[in-house]
Amino acid sequence: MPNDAASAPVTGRYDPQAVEAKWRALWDERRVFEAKLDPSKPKYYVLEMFPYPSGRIHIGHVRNYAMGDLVARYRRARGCNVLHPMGWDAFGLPAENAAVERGVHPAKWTYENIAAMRGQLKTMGLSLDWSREFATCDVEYYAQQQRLFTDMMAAGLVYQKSAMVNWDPVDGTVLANEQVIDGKGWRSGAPVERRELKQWFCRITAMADELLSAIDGLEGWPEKVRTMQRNWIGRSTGMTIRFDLAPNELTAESGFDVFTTRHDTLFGASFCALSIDHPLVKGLEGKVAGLAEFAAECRSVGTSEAAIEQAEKRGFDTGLRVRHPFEPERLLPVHAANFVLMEYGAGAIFGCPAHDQRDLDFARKYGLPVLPVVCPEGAAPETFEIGAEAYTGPGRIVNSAFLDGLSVSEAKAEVAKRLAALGKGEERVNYRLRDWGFSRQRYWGCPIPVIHCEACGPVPVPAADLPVRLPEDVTFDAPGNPLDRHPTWKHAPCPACGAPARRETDTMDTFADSSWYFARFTAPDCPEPTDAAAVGYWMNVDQYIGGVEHAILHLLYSRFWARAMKITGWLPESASEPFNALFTQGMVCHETYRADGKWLSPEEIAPAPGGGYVSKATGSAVEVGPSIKMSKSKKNVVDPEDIIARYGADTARWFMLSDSPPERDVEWTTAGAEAAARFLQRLWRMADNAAPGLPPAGSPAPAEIGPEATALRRDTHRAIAGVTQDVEAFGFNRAVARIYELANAAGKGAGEGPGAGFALREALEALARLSAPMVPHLAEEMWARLGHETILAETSWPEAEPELLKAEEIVLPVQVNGKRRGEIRVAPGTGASEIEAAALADDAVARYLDGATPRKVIVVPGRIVNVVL
RNA sequence: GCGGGCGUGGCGGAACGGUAGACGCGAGGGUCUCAAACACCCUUUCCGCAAGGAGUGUCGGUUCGAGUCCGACCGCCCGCACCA
Repeated sequence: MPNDAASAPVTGRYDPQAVEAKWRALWDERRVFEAKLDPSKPKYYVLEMFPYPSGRIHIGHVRNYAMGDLVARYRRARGCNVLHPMGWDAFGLPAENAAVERGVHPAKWTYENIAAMRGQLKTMGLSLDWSREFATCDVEYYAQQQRLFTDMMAAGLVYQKSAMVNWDPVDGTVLANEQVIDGKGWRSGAPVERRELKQWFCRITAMADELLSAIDGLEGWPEKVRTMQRNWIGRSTGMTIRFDLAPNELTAESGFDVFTTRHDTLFGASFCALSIDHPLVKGLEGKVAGLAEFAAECRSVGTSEAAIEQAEKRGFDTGLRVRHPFEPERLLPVHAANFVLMEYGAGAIFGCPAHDQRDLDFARKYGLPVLPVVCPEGAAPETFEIGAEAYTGPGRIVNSAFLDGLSVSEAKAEVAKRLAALGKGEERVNYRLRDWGFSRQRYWGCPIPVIHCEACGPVPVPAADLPVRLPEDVTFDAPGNPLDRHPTWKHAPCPACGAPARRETDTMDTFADSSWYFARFTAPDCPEPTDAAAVGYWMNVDQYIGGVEHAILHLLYSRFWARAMKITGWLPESASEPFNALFTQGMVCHETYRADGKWLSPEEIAPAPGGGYVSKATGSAVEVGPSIKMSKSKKNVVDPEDIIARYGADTARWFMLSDSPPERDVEWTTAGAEAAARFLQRLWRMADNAAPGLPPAGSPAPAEIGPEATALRRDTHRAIAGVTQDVEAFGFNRAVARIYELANAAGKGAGEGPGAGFALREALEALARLSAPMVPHLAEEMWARLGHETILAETSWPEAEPELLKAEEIVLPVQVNGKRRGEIRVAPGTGASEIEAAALADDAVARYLDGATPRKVIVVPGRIVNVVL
């Protein structure tokens, strides 16, 4: 580029608003991003987790979609047939809350929000196929979901049962276990109550083993998410053991089962403990004085993390005694205990205090025997004692009759064998995972397509009668479920016998909606849930991108649902794991500001003369807090709409991809946004200034290219190779850095020698093409300014020329004893002995060598020389 | 408690076991301007005028060579959690 100021024309500034709108209109008009099934091309399905239509996009969406769009545009340029759809996760409670608070119908509220957010998203210039857009509250969508439900019901994958459920008293609905965080509702934050209700469940536990083992094959998923899913499923192998009750007056039961993973320690048992919710305990409540009070007291202690940590292990001796399975004459006390969970295992345990810390705490408190039965290697069995800490390590079995001398695992096998022979126990695999309770007593969800008949029981609504539409005339002026209150809606004849019957008024958990939308995108207008050809071609999702907060719930449910759809014939076997690769992006954070005891938004502060900030309203000094996740309560939010209006979409996108690795949190700063905007201006100005002096677009390489031009060409091709590699590896911040480097190199120009214009054009074109997936509008504008009539979104990705990736001369650092002392310059391909000689001849090295002969010289070709003295 | 991850300049962060700090922010200096804005150029890990030295949480190990690998510890973050 000509450096002298005189030849640089005075030009206007790049105007993002006008330019961005222009290119978006052109992409739309030419339907560049509409995906067509085309078996002759390799397909690539990029999906970002679809948004909830809250009404406004937030900066986290911008980051998520900037990444997804980068991947989509890159793959398109690489010749893939890209599917990149967008939709709305549109059912859910906020719409009903809006109805209650503002008297607006949930549908109206939702669709207006969708319209607003669609408008905002469109200004981002994403390469989305909007022709496939749908919302999960569209009857066309939930009708198909009802079809899936009835098929799953027929396949035994959903069922109804009466169960203790997590009841959110604020939202007035049931929550799945997964939606209870620290004993509180995930949405309302209210302490969850326990209630017994008849509920619909998905039989996800039937697939627990498969869902667990298949995690090994999810190589494109973050290890963190895989681990979280493994832990959530929580497989443990152990056995159930039957304990017989000694004769008593209290119960007619003959005994109970416990679950254990430490049956090797059975001889160390000194008590049994039952959950306060165990049927046996409940049966005793009226008969054993004080038991009911004890149970009530335990229930009143919250299930929050803090409460659990502080709650001491408490028990209540029921007076019952059980016989030890191997030593019937030995009687163990049976306690009701607050630390035994009814939901896990058998709701009952045997306590071996010597080898379980909880049992030990309990035994010490209630004066129960502590008998060591596992002796660590090297300790003497006669003197080995348990103090304040249980021993949970390996060792030899002692004090255990026929088990003495065995290892822990040998003892387990022996106990299992003998108990099985006695009919008192069997090996069992236990999971932490429970069946997915997905009934919700809400209006704004997918109606469960079932009719309850006195005679026939729950009958699925036949496919021909679907959909079961949500009634529109509902009221939100009373608590509870509007569907249940509706005067007529729930009355329907039984599909089986025709008798008057009652519609199910529960709706599905909204996680059902998001469990298969990715499959629906492949054929959104299909009159059945899926189209075999479309799912066959487009599935799986090649790259899924979203927040790590969905690492368990959404992703586990989707994995289950995909298998259910395979079983019911709506997905091929190959789509059982629907997401080939998953990327979880970090959050967007911002500093917090506080003055006069109130949180202030970034717009409410101004820089203070002496540094720091003051409140615009009051002039008070602002206390700057750490950068944390943007939240309305802390007011540390920036509105993407404002950012885009001010700087343009490309700036917001570029900044979201810069600096921080995509999986890590990124801090939004005004300085960073301005720097991004400045750089984009600079890119455009470089193209604009240089364009008139360049050889025409498409000119062949000149016969002679001088050294300066060649140097720039090397930079260009190194950038092409580097950006390609970084984009493939999700190193978007590194890719951005390489584009800066190339811009810096191009800014220095290619001199005036032969081939300078060619090299500069090549560099500028590379800048446009490499940055196109990140800042598509600006890139198109540069491309056009450089004289191209084609559309960059339809242009292929640049290829690096291998010849130009090879350095002309290599600078090799020379170390002496591992410390860098000098450097030598050699031609590529110089032999090791020649390099060694050059290194030893180097002045600095010679100084350290001081005439001595080195013990060893290590030459790593192309890398380094190390002289060892 | 269990599981996973991470500790690098003033800041965000780069670095196939091979020149630590790419790139950006911030800061300092300069050019242009009547002045400013914009833009451009230079400097910027620390100590030192310099030569030089030190340096990737701490301690040790492996290696010709360690931010990177191994062990122990310290600190921070995330997930799960009375799971038998």
